[in-house]
Amino acid sequence: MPNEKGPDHSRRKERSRQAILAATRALVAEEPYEKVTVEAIAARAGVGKQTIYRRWPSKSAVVFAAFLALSEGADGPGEGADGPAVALPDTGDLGADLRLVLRATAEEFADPAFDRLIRALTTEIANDAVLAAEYQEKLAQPLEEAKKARLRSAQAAGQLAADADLDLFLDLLYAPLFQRWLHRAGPLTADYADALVDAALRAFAP
Amino acid sequence: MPNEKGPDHSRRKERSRQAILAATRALVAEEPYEKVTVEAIAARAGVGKQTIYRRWPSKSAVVFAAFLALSEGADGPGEGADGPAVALPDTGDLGADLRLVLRATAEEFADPAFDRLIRALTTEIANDAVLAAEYQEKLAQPLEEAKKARLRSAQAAGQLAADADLDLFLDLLYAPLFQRWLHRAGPLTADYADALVDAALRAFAP
Amino acid sequence: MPNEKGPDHSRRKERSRQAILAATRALVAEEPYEKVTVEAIAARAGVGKQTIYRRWPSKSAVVFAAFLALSEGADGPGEGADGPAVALPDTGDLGADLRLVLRATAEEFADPAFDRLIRALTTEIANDAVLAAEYQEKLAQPLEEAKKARLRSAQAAGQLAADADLDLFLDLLYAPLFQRWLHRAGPLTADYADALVDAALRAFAP
Amino acid sequence: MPNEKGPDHSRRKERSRQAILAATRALVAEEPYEKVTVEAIAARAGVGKQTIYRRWPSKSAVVFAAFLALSEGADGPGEGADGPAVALPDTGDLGADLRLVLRATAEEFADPAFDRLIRALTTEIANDAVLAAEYQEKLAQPLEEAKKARLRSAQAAGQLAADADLDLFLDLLYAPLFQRWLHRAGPLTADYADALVDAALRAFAP
DNA sequence: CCATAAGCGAGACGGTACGTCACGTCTTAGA
DNA sequence: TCTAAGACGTGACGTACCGTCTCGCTTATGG
Repeated sequence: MPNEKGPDHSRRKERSRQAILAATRALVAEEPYEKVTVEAIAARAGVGKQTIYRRWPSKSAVVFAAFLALSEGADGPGEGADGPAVALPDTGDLGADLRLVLRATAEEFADPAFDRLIRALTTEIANDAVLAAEYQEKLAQPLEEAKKARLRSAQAAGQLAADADLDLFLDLLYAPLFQRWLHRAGPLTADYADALVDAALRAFAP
Repeated sequence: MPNEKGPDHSRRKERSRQAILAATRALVAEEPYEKVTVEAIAARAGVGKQTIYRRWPSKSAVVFAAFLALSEGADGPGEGADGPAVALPDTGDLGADLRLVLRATAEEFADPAFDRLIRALTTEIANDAVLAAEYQEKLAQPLEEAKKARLRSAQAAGQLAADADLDLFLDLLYAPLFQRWLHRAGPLTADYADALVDAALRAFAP
Repeated sequence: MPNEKGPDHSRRKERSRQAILAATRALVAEEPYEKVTVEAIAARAGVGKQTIYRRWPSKSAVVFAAFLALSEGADGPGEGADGPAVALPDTGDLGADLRLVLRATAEEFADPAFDRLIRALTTEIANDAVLAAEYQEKLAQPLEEAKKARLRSAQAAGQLAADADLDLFLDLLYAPLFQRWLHRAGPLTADYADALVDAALRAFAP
Repeated sequence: MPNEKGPDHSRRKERSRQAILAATRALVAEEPYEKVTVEAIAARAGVGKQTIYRRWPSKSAVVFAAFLALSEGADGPGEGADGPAVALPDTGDLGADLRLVLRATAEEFADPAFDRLIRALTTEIANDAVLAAEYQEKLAQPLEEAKKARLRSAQAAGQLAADADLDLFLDLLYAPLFQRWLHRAGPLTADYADALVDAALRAFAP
């Protein structure tokens, strides 16, 4: 019982939906963001503007959906809602694992295409409380939860204080990287990543 | 010898400049940012659009200048370029001083007018590398320097590790607050501020 | 042998056809013409747009058909193609009969609903040569023929010149009324109708 | 005291105004009317759409203005408001003069460019009472007056009944030609023009 | 007396043009 | 000389309909 009313145009719907999101990602990744107009997206997707406006209320929402779809993997309809089960490496050495992950994050931000995409997303989220809430719920929290799972494992292994505030730990770890990237306040080096990991671990040592 | 060339139209210039910046601040503080147009600024300032474009290349630059002027105090022409000598309290108790400052910062962000202003600024900076550099030079670095002065005093008093990376310390302290505010990821409470101070101090204990 | 292929769905066909034409007439009569869209007609008729496009190539054609059906009376399919036998009154006094008819025509134009309908029809005909031809054949010529029958009777009675050009006579009679109405050049009074009759009769007196 | 408020941008204004009207005339004359869009006019005139909408409320009004400007000759600003003094030929032979004029009118309608232009104008006027009134005042009445001047001269010469209703005479003369053209009811031949003149003269013989 | 296939309502689709808004430039009158 | 005022060319906005298409349901026989 997938549809509740009206005929099921899901095939066409799905095709155009994917075309729109792919076009959005492509444009955001390769053009300066002010050139990413709804008209350009429609043209690139081979779609009428109305087809975009029928589904999303604003360019922000499209950009957000484009990013969301990316994170959800294949994201076909009827897919599992519990997500693609992100998980951090767990070699038993928390410091090493975190260094690996944080270095990878730093490198990701260095990719110009990804930089443009995430910068666009950040801009839209910063100026739209509704999108911000959806971002927290659909993207940030699941990811945080995966990270906290790794931290709990470290707590059990006695590598973190038993009463450590894991949310705070993650903030200490990631926020400085994010801010440095957003404000272009300095290079996102492996050294910086390592220093962050070390400091966070010191702050919450057992 | 206040003006260097031509007749003395500097009074009118300065008056209109101030009117433009004040109008920009007022609009940014009270309207949703997409309604802050150059035309609205010009109308509010009682100024022709061209007078704005003659001085700044884009709306971003005006918004930035408006914020910059705010931080520079009265910012009359010919004022001291070395700034208004920001300084953090120094009671001798680093933890107490930092808690005070960080709680104040958190409260500042809670003011809707300031929220809109700094959000606009952040948006413009995030998408314009030139503005970002100017922001670093004119606003961020002086402020960081003032904060680091206080930290060096703490180092001398043996309240921080002698080899502590002060930039990193400040990142740990401020970035989580900034990120939480920008993404509306949680409330900016005094408790959160205190927890940040405690964690940072633990990470760089002597 | 009413239908040539497939099962006979003529009842549904006929019902929807009538619904479309009725909806078109209703809309044209009560709305400004630019609001008469194919979508509005379909909605009002409780019909899909495709059902309209399956039968007529354009809105013009629908409007024309709606008017045509009106003139053909009940216009069920298979009806007599020779029409409903329009006939002008023939009291023996040509002047009196024409005054009666022309005054009635003038009054018809004064009805706002009829005004809108005929104005829409005129607009479509004026800009579409195919419709114009169909209009001449299906509506104008039969009516002209009925009028000419009355005129021939008058000729036989010696009330019109034996060699009078009856088409021209009718043009003199009706075209000024039509033009005055179309251009809103003046009121369509009984006096004006009478003056037209008198002038035409003088021009073709025996 | 030409302008009442604000600076006088009349040079640019006038240049763009002329460009718009010329482009409109060109497009209407050479394209099917549904392709004459405001965007096409703007593009052809090398003008922004807004410049059109700033001056006229709708396409109808632009088309009308384009036609009006044509009739007013050079129509520079500040020109004589009493018009270009249209006058009919007056050889003393009313019948001959009218035949000449009516034949010329018939030929004019046969020119495809003029046909399209006047058909567009007629369509717009037929569906807009405001334009219709302006048409009567600015175009129809001055022309009628010129024609009536010639008829009064004929009355004085005893070629028309002294008490003839000259408006009615003109309606008899021109309306049949107009209607035949508008409805494409028949060819606009010289013979038809002559027949109209003869009939009208018979109707209003002295 | 169903089985079936044509026709139907609904409405999404790729488009075009609409009329509006703000951009950044240009022009003018006047202080 | 520089300003305020504001018109200009440009281009994106979000909306309305166009005419086409695809769905699943209705319906009236013909097997």
